Formats: sequence, structure tokens, C-alpha cells
Amino acid sequence: MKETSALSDIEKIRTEFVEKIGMVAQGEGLPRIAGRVFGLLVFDGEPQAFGDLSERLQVSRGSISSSVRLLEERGLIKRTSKLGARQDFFQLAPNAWATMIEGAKKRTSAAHSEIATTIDELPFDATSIRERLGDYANFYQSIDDGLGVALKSINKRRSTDAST
Amino acid sequence: MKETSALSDIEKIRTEFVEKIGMVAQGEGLPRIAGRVFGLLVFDGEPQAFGDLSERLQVSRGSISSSVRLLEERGLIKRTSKLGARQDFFQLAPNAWATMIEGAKKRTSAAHSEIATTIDELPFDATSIRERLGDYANFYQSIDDGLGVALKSINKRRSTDAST
DNA sequence: CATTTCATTCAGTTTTGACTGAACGAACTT
DNA sequence: AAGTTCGTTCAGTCAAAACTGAATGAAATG
Repeated sequence: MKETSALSDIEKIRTEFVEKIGMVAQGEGLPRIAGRVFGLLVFDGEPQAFGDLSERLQVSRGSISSSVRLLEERGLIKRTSKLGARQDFFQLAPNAWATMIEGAKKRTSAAHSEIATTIDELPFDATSIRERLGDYANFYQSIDDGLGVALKSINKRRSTDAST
Repeated sequence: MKETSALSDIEKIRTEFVEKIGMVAQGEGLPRIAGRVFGLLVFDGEPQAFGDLSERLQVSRGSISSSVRLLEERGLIKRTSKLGARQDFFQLAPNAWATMIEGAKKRTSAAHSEIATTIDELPFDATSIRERLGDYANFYQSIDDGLGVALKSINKRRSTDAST
């Protein structure tokens, strides 16, 4: 499935997209290069060779190595092989979107339980403190629930999806 | 409303809590000190003086100045005054939790529209690219919706709240 | 008006993290 | 075996961010 439009057009759009995702990633606490790798893999659906990533994004192989490791650890991309090729190839992980939400969910529930732990340590008569920390805990609980809704929504789309 | 328990106990719990929130904040991309200030204000419900924040957290007044400015800009804390006192006082903003979620929501919808913009730039026949970017956009859309649910949940608690 | 008490600003320091590129070992090729 | 082609690691560089503390100016006090 190759797209057949004016090539230079798409190349420009891709470059800008990759850059955008790099910035978005940075805003979410990821290294910019990791975001660029991710963006490139989303845009070009087909598996990309390690060396090509380095070349196309114009960063060192060391940077690619640590970026793909990070993205792999988070379950966002998958390392694959190609018959007769020695390079590693990378593509979007099968359920990357759900995995991302699950990761966020994990962090919020971790924050929630940290606060809950503190609440449990409070003496009985510290009612007003307990109340305020309770609000804080509820805040994380609400986000956690909201992410649960988002996760369901993503998975629903997934099962409806009858492509390839 | 003063709590009347073993003081040193509570002090220790507070210190640990403040430190926890500092780490959580750092994980969310905020300076650690800003997180500590926020944690302290959540724990101690009453308005805290500028100088006390500097002293109790053992950081320079310059750091407090920039931290409270950051938290103020985000609408998480409120600067107040006290009759006959010259120092500024700080306390949790009235609707801090909702504001926080709204901020997160704003960022996800920004990311969403960035991707949507790229999709619109694609040539008609770039169907597979459009499909993948569409998945990406849906991902942010789902999170945005989920945060909407969280926001409602927070506001519901708020209206039910019959305190003070 | 002089002094004190504030909060902010800003130049400088420290810390943190990203990134590079050389070195290395493993796996493959000839 | 010698030589390539890989990906990873690690020491070092660089830039950005956090943080400090002195300087500044505003507002209050005497």
C-alpha cells in the first residue's frame, strides 16, 4: 500500500508532523528525539530500519538506540526483523494507544495511593487535614476513572476495527 | 480548627507528604519546589506567609517567589492578605482540582488539533496515512473525553460539598 | 526623611538531562 | 580467520532548567 501523491508534498508534511510530535512528546516529559521517532513510525506505517531512523532524523545511532529502548520499554513500539536483513526494524506496537493510557493510569493511581498512605498515617482527630488530603485523593481517583473511560473507548474502537 | 495530636508525629507526616508531592510534581513536569509548596498548602489548610514557606521548606525567597508565581498562574493557589500583616499569604485556590484537570484537558485538545491539522493537509489519496493519524487523533480525543468525565465528577463532589 | 520589611528580579552557580561519537562485542559474510 | 555490519554502552560535551543570594524598589513604620 504505497501512497501515490506528489512526493515532496508528503515529505514536507511528514517532516512537520515529526517535529510537532517531537514537541508534544517533550511537553509530556519524553526526550524530543524519542517523540520524533514515534511520530515517524506513526506516519510511515511500515517497519523502519534502525539505520534509516538515524539517517532520516539526522541524529546519532546512540540516540536512536536509547530512544527506541525507551519507547520499547513503554510498549509503544515494537522491534521486528526482516528476512535476510541484519538491521533491526521498528514499527508502532499493536496496541500502542491503549498502552499509553494504561501507563498514564498507572501513574495517577500511584499518586493516589501515595496520598492514601499518608491519610492512613494521620491520627484520628486530624479531621480537617484528612478532609483536604481526601479531596486530593479524590482528584486523582477521578482522573483515574476518567482514564478508565478513555481506555474503554479506545478498546471499543479497536474491536470495531475491521481493517488490513 | 486546630488539630490536637502529638505534634511531632504530624510534623513528620507532613514533611514526608510534602516530599512525596514534590516528587509527584516533578514527575508531572513541575519544579520540585513548586510541588513542595503546593503540598504544604494542601496539608496546612490555613494561609501560609511567604516568609514561612521559605523558612519551612528551607529554600531561598527567590525560589518561593517563582514557585508561587507558577502555581498562581496555573490557578492552583491563591495569594491573600491578612489584616495588619505585610507579608503575602498563600492558600489552595478555591477550585484547584477542577482547574488542574482543565489544564490537562487543554493540553490534550491542543495535541489533538495539531494532529487534525496535519490530517487536513494530507492529499486525498493518502488513505493509509490518514488512517494512522486518525487513530492518533482518536487517542487524544478519548483522553480529552475521559478528562471531561473526570471534570464532571470533581464538580459534582464540589456542589455536594456542604462544609465550612 | 530614615529605617524596616516585603516581594521581585537578575546575574551567576549548580544540577540535570539530552546528545554525541568512539569503543566494544556479537553476529554475519567471504 | 579477517573483515563488515550491527546495536549498545559509556565518557564527555553541551544546553536548559532549577536554585541561590545580592540588589532593587515598593510600601509601610517610626
